[in-house]
Amino acid sequence: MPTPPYRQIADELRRQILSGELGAGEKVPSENALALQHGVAPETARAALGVLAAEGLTEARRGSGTRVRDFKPILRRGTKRLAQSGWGEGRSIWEADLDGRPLTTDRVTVEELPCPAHIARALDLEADAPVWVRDRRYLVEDQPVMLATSYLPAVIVAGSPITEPDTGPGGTYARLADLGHKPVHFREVARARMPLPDEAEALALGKGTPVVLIVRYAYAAGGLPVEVNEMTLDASRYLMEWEFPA
Amino acid sequence: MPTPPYRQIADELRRQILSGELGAGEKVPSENALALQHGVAPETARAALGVLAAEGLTEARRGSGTRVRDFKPILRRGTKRLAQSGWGEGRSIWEADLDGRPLTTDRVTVEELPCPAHIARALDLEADAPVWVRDRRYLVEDQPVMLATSYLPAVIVAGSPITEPDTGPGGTYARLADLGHKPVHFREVARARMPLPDEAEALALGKGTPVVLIVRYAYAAGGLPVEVNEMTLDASRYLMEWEFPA
DNA sequence: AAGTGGTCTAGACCACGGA
DNA sequence: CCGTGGTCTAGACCACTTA
Repeated sequence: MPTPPYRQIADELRRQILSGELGAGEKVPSENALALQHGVAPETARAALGVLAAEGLTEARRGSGTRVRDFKPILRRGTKRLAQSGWGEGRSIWEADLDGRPLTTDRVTVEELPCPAHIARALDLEADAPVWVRDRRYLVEDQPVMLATSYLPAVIVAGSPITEPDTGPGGTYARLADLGHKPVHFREVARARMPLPDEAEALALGKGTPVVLIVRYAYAAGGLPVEVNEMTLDASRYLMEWEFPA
Repeated sequence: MPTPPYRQIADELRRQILSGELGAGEKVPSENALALQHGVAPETARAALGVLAAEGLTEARRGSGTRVRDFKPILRRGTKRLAQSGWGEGRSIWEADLDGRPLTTDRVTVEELPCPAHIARALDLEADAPVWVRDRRYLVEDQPVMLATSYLPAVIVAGSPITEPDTGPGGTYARLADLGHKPVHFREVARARMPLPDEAEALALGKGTPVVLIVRYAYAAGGLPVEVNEMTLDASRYLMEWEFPA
């Protein structure tokens, strides 16, 4: 019934981390050191460190050691970055997020595919209707921070730069405007959960790091859905902001 | 270098869960059963089940067994529920979230305290200036789903029903309107992380369940900040939605 | 009473990183 | 090379649930 030893050890280390006694980047005592200090088996000390890792407070590296994690988030402005003044003038909608740090993409694929069922419902299309699928990974300072997959109806975007890897100045939304389907309304739905192994690998996530899933629906005038964008964010790298009137 | 046994076992079980072969609520094989099936030590089988629990896919109960988790979220409408038509007419701003299920509160405390530094900055107050702090826990069907702490400047709300546990029809925002400080603009900042032990306990969270932290800033006409509300949501119970124009 | 998960031990071998 | 974390074993005892 009392708190088991491995939790007591974890509690003590957690207190030190949260109080700042152990600062970001500092080394936590090793498994063996903890085992000796507390008179427990190495596996028990290991369990204590496992608790902190699962809470996202520490990060272990084989051969090196276990260190206190840092939290230096990117601010993602849900409302402001999608204001028309952003993409309407050829600026990247991402600039505001990064305090000037460059945001790059890799693993870019653009292809025409039959529309998945759940996307078809949102885009108001027949199942398997052709859609252009834009898939990419975003990086900041060579670290992956987000995965994104956009779906756009082929009847709308076929033949446009949206079907090319480089969509040109202003990006996809500027091109949709060129095509006469300027997005005028957005809806974002978000949830958070622990990553699956493939997500953890693609984002190089540490142990106790959740992902945030955001699905954005873009609508042109008259309520016509023109894009669905499924994003997967490293929760330890992002602060998300939305602003709106009462 | 090859995939260790405990991961192989976890991979196989995960596949069965994600494919629906093992449905929500169904029992996963026990530690001993897995150990026998795969010819490993019980602790190794246990490690495999630990992986799935950390991913939020399963939930273990001592004496009972390990079962596949379910995800039946509450839809939290960030924009619509704060539209003035909601609280302006005496309706609870929460109704839309729940498909008719009643939302209740417990652990309600309302007290006047010196303002914490990070809140003082947001409310444009001197540090330690008096604020009324409203603290409560929200439950759906007797399950805790969210913690919330609101901070309101005493110079604005002193003497009003906002300093009582029951704020009356329309809630805090209707009372702020009565006081001549109707909120006209909101800003919400969100992040996700793993819970600390006290959060996990207050929300009765399972092992692989993150929390979503949302801080809402409410502004009256002229940009006067009138409330800061810090919320802690069970990520496995919430879908969050925001809508806004381009 | 039998079976479940929760915790712990005292060993072992391996892969990796830094000095 | 040595210390680090990562994995595994073959036991053990306990607390809890269900039948």
